[in-house]
Amino acid sequence: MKLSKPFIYPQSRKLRREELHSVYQALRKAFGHQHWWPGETPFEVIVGAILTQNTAWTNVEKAIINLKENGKLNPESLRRIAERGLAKLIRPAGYFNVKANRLKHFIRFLYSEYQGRVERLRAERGDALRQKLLAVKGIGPETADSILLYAAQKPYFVIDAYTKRVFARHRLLPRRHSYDAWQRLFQKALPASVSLYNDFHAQIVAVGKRYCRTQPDCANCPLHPFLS
DNA sequence: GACCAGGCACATC
DNA sequence: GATGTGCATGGT
Repeated sequence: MKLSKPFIYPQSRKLRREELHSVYQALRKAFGHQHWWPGETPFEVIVGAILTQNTAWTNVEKAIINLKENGKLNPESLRRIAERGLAKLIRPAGYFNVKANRLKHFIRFLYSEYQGRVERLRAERGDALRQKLLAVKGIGPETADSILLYAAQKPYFVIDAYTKRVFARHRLLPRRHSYDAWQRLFQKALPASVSLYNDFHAQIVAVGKRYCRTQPDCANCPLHPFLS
């Protein structure tokens, strides 16, 4: 994941992992429940997870609308459509050639392992499904965990650029730590709850977008109380 | 026109 | 294991 320049909050103390649940409560109070993932079906969530790689969601929405309007937002249609034609439809999401190829890889996987049925994928055990997803070209840890959590309702905490940016600034972990190290930390500190992981990640994105940009607005951030 | 946005694979050291 | 690069659109 691409990260902005490091920024350490001046005179901050180190956030303890035991405080993570309180952090969630503070964010939830500030932003309200986020009702993620923004998608109507598990399949739409999966497609969105691939399309949003390093891309603003507003651009992904345009691509999703194109797919819907052309009747392509289902496994069978994506299996049949030519990669070039798919790339044209998802053009607004950026990296359209790469992402068309990744969607095709996922669809082939969905058919070879689950007969094209998302319900069968969702019925898979979490760890087994995660292993299999990571073996699909174009699905890395964040995309796999987004699919596991938001499409398959399995308790895997999603680590993304916002998670590292927000919590590295609070010195929870150095941002250079691996994806797995960050995920272990959250999953050890929090109960394995799908609803908690779901909304906590969405809250992190909310606070990251609003207060934790390259020029952060720490003074007004709901996490400010955790620094003193 | 520069910078940024809910990554990933691949090459190189 | 760490670091660098290509992939691309649309909003600010």
